[in-house]
Amino acid sequence: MQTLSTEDYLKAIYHVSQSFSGAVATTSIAKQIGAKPSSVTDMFKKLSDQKLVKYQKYQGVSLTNEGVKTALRIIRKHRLWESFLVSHLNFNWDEVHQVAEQLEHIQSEKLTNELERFLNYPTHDPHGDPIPNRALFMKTYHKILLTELPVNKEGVCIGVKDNSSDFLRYLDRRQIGIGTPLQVLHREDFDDSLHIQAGKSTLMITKKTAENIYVKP
Amino acid sequence: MQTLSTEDYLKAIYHVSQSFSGAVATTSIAKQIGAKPSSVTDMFKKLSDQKLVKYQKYQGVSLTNEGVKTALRIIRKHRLWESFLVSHLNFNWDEVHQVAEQLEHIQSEKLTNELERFLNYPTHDPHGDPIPNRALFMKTYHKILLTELPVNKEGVCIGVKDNSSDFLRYLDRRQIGIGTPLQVLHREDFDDSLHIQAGKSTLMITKKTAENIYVKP
DNA sequence: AAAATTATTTAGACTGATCTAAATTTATAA
DNA sequence: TTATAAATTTAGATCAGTCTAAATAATTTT
Repeated sequence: MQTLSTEDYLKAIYHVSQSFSGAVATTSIAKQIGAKPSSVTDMFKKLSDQKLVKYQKYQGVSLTNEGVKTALRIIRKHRLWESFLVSHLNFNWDEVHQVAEQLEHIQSEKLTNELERFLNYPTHDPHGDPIPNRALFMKTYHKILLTELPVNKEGVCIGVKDNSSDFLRYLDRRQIGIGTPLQVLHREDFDDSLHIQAGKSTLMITKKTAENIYVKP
Repeated sequence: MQTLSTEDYLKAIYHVSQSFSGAVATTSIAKQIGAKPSSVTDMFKKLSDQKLVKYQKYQGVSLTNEGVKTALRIIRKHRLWESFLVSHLNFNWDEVHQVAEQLEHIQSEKLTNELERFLNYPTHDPHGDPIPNRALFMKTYHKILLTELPVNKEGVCIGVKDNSSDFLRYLDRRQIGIGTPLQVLHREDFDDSLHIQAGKSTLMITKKTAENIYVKP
């Protein structure tokens, strides 16, 4: 069994390795975890001893199969708990993360699997991220950024890139959430802002906003 | 905020101080926590620095008001989670303890209070122990051991003293649970065994069993 | 009341996770 | 391609929580 800390590192490595190809750098994990690079190096060695990552001095790390599995088990728990908090405990999608960070470390296979059953085997969490099933397989659907959606083509909001409370609350105020139909009406060449149709209302959003919203065409 | 470990100690001190009056001895906590007495002494000092216990060398500890509050907050979470596991996640009453030991440390007032609401403000957990409410007040009803129930007087099983899996599973097999009506039909002077009516069936139990079952007359 | 036993504390060490400061390697730019 | 900058690692320290072994205090027994 892992410690809290090794679980956090494995998850961080997984997430960083998803967004960039190649080995994961010490500094990127230091930023993600909020630790100093020297601490990260220490942990890389420990994880390497446990055969959870491949590590070569100065060359960063990559997860082994076992490392990926462990990361996915944590992500599975995290996303199931987030779903539970939103669907049954009146949490908003911007409030769940902090609590799920704690709940994801609870060790009990029975708990995880029963929670999944109780939630009726959800495939995606409240942010639109896929939930690994019992076999750690997850259904990812093809997603693009709203900036990449051609003008006048219809799409549906299926997630966000930036998970900060600020951004999520901003979207709430604009009535944009998972499942909201989105359509780009006009792209302003001058400042790259977008006029969009979101559900029943039309509104203007900046480029920065648009590139943090995932859409299924 | 407390660490995992200080929370465990506070809870242990609370429980021990409930069953014995006076200050709580180092050894009793060592046994409860599964640590060496020297470690317990160290922790007593730390808790004392934080004003969570009163501690005098060689004289044991007692919880301060703040210490009691902290202990009750943990017990509240523990018992709410146990209730949730049994009522919604198909756990048996002998399986919940280990998982609840982890869940009780999750820090989120909103989570605790919403869980309580979701469970419809339960007053007792699956073992019959009272759940402190938001104000940390708990309803204890008058309870006696089955050994103290007069012959032929009716009572209801409302809890157990021994929470070991072995004992709980034994009760399950005998179809005794929270809410089961119990009545002592005959007390055998020779070995103190009891013939009892438990729900619709009559059966024989030993003195040891009877003194681990709480009854409301 | 002294001796023996038990309980408790102290001293010193270890582990895991972190840090700072210094050294080293790799990458970048002049 | 050498100098500079950035990234990474090492060395050594700290902190929380634990341990063992030894010392001390309290309790019980004779």
